[in-house]
Amino acid sequence: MSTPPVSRRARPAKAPLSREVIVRTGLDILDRDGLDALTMRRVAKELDTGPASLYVYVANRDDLMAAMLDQALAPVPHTAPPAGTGWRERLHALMRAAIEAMSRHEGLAQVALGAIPTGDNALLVIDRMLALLKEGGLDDTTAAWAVDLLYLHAAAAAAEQSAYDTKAQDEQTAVAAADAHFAALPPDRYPMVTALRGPLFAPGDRDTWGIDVLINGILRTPAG
Amino acid sequence: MSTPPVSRRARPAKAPLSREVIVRTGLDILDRDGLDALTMRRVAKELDTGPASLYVYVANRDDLMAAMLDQALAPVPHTAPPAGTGWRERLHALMRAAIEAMSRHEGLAQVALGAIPTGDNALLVIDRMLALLKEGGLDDTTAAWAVDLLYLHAAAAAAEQSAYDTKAQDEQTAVAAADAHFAALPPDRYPMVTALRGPLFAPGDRDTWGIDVLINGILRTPAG
DNA sequence: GACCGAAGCGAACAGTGTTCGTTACGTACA
DNA sequence: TGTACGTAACGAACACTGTTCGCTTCGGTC
Repeated sequence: MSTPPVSRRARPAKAPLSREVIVRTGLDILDRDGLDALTMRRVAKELDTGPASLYVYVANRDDLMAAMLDQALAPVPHTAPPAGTGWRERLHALMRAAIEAMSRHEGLAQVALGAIPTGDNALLVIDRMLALLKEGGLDDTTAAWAVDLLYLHAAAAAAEQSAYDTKAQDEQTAVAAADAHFAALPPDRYPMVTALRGPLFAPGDRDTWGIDVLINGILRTPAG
Repeated sequence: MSTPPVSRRARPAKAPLSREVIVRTGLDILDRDGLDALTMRRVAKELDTGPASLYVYVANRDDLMAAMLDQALAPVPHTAPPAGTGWRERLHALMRAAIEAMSRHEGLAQVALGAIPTGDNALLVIDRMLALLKEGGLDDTTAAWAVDLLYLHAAAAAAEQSAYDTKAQDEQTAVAAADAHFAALPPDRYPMVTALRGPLFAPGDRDTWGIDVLINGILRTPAG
């Protein structure tokens, strides 16, 4: 009528909508501007369309975030294991890669904590873990329970890390603030916390240690 | 003017606003109607007031949820330990109590994953944990790192459990759905997952086992 | 009896996820 | 060549959300 009949896709080479391009755009926004900026409207605007158009490819925001999580996990199963090493070192590397991948995108790890993993790449990670645990000689039940525990830990460690990375400008600041808060605590009410404030806030490779604790514990704790 | 000058608090024995009553009301709503129902407007309505009034006692929604978490943790430090038992059993009981307390209220455990604990009751829990770990003969650094790991696990385990409790009507249904999904997976792509589907979905006391794994691992993995 | 700090609150702002009904398109077929 | 069709895309709207501003009203103090 009043508007001239221009093609909807008149602009040069505008990529068509698809689930994958939506997921990728979501990850872009998440990395660039954080979790609060990840709205359906923002994703739509980035793709030069309206929010309603996204719902053809994505059931809702939760579905989008689940897909983003799986996309983020994609490189993990293909992490090159340190050559010529045993199952323990390879499992360790896999765990580190999973934590790293999830913690790199704010808020995605929380998604993993809320649902049994069913995504393609999450299942591949779990499959690799199971293979390594079996290689380590564990019986089926212990291996099954262990992979649950390991995956849970990976998600939790990533959630914690990404929260500190983004909420405060850097982890240093957040820890320093908490340290100061602990310093002001009454020792009669919190004797151990105040006494051990030094070690509690001392730097150190806790991620590596945590994974070692889990593997050592799993090896010495048969299920059932 | 037009409205008669009735006392704002004319109704019989209406409780005055306070941080504590707001927190308690929030927990009530959370337990009764779930996380989605926990809005500032809903809390205000329950207290027969407007949303603006809450901000005198609560900085924002996150602050409210943090306070709710700490309130939920209140009974944990006072869990009666099984009489005449060693530090290991008491630590185990403390962990179970913490997981239980956090998982009883949907979404609260996620709060614990996002911040270094500074609440009164959370710190008491941590203090108890540290005391028990020291009683177990651990050095200061290992005890400090261990309490980090234990608290993280408690929050994660609670988050996972409460998600399953509420998203599906009950855990049984959610697990059954995931089991069916796993059954349809191609074995050539996920050999271990499909092979171990039985043990993966078999029932069993994984919470207890998980805590045992952590304690065993901590005892055999000195920090640093 | 006048005053005053603060608690309480009505209304509004700037957004949110999601759905409805309609439009415009590429394709398949006559 | 012309037309019908399934569906992707979309504009507008709905029913909310957290939070803030500035006004009103209260209880307690000089």
